[in-house]
Amino acid sequence: MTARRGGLPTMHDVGRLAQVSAMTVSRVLKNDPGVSTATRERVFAAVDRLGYRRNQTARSLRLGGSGMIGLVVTNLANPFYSRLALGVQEVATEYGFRVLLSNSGEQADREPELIDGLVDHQVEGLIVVPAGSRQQHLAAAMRHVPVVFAARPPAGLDTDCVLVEDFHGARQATARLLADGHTRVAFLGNPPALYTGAERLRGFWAAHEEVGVEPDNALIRQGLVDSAAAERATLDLLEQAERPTALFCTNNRISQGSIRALYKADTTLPVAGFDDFDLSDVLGLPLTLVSYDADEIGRQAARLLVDRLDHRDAEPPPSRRVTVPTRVVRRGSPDRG
Amino acid sequence: MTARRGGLPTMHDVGRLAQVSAMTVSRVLKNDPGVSTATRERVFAAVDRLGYRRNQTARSLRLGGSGMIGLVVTNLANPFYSRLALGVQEVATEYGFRVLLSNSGEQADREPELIDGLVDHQVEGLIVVPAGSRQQHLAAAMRHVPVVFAARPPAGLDTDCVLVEDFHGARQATARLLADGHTRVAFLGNPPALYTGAERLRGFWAAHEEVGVEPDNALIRQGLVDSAAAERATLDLLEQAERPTALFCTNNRISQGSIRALYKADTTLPVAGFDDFDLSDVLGLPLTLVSYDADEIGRQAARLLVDRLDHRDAEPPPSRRVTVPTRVVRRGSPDRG
DNA sequence: CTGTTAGCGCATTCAC
DNA sequence: GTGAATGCGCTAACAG
Repeated sequence: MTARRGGLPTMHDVGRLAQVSAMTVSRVLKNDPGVSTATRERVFAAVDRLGYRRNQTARSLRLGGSGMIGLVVTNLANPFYSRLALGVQEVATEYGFRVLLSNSGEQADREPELIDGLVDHQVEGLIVVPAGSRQQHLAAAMRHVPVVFAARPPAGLDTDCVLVEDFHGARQATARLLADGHTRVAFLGNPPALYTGAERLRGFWAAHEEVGVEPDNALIRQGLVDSAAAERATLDLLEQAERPTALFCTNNRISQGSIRALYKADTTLPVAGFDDFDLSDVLGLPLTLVSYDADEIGRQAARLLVDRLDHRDAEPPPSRRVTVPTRVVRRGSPDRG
Repeated sequence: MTARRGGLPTMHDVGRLAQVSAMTVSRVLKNDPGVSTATRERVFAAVDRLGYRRNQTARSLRLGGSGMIGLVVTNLANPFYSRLALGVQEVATEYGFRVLLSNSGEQADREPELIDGLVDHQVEGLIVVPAGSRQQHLAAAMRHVPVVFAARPPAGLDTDCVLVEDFHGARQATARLLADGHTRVAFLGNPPALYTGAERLRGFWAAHEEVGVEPDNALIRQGLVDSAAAERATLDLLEQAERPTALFCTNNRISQGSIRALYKADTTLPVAGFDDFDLSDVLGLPLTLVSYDADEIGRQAARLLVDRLDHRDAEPPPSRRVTVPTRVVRRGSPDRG
């Protein structure tokens, strides 16, 4: 029963059946008041009979504007980004846009073709979590459509972006550990080339400076790309002569890797980390997590984009930077609260 | 610097700059051999200068076929579905398709408009995780494009689908608990109206019959829609006079809710459940999980769809049903392996 | 109230 | 090798 390519009914088909011109069908479908009730009903009947649907591709061509926005995330398998995507979805739908989704897999070299492909498909705007620091392709895309950066800032491009309080959150969580009396806090971080990596290290460092504790470089491990790397790094730290007495992890995967390492080593250490995650409260481990609403990053990014699209003919406003707040939560307190 | 609507260069613009007709530009861009090297170079130069990109909307209209497939999932925030989406992405990209994503939020009544919208956008095919059992709108969509069902089967529609071994997996995991000597296994399930809910209960039941144990109806709780509901149901079970000695949960969220309840009640019970999840191995709780590759469901669904699209002009093959295998894994064994 | 004309940007077909 | 005409499905602008 599946229609073959090209077999779809057109407005002319509907018109023929309803004994009117295609133009009248068009009017009926757009709820144009200037159509008699009788014809209107005949048209609707024909539409139903044929299962007719307006061809959005043709409309886009005619009207200009595809009704789509493009979203590029680095890793949809990470709950952080799937929630971000969900937030984008939510607002996009609200404003009548569809979302064309791409996943760069954190491979910066694949990103340009993904972006180009989305532009080819006439997306009216883009929301991008940039995978790398080379961003000329994004500058090129900005010649065509507005681009909003999410989770990571643009490098030298003048455009909107939505970030979390990376520095502040990291500083605050680290400060909690220090306030608890720790002086040997290990830092387990993602690649420092990433904005979030750098900012969160900065926050970690600042917290130390504020209380006059010198971070021990032997306890700083960066460039951890996944949970397994974090697990190895943590096990390594635990084998050192001078062990850390607490850990700070820069994201959910790293926290999870560290926790796995502690479990395997049958050790308990206080862990602080960026990103909350499922079951963090039932691990029986004192956790200090920087929590925030990942959906909200997507929502805000979509709002910034939609706002720009709504004012396309006006003078474009200066680029804006929105920050999604973080808050530090304590999880897995010994009293099983 | 962002282009205003309608300001994008066309083939004519490129042609004018390169002093050729639009037709020649078209030829160059499709690598048609019948163009002299000199003009070819002029055209490419003009393309670069203008930042020209072919308008995929116009191409779609002309060529028939948008190069997009639609994907509708019920809950992108659930890692299960975001991984499924990732699998779809992967295969779609491989075959040159883009993915137009929608999230039904498990609201069956929103699904029809989402589907219609995707069809309007001329998606060449659809992959759907149906939210409800009313599926006439999907039958309607099938008049336009092929539809592949994922994770849940079609109800009375003749079309491809990809499922996991719901019955088998549930039976096998339950059998493990029974083999361990349990005779009072509680069942914590999602709504039985959902295919997965019904099948997994069937598997649970079958495992009991096979060893001649009568399931206790007082231990069966269905209709749990989220983690919080599962937590409450579990706490309730624990307060019964005749407690269960083990739990079977029909999905990841339910398992997590049950685990949270056990944690709060400071109790340890063996838990079996469908779906593996992060950190399942470090909970210090004996878990028996039905594990499978969620990405693979998406990949297979995309392959079935692409295959149909590749043979649109031939006689459509009969509908196929693919099953993604499950395997039972033990997690959180006492020896911390 | 309804129909005709024209063109969105591109590629197929046919000329030269 | 290259260009001109034509139409994909739809709708704004103009008839009538």
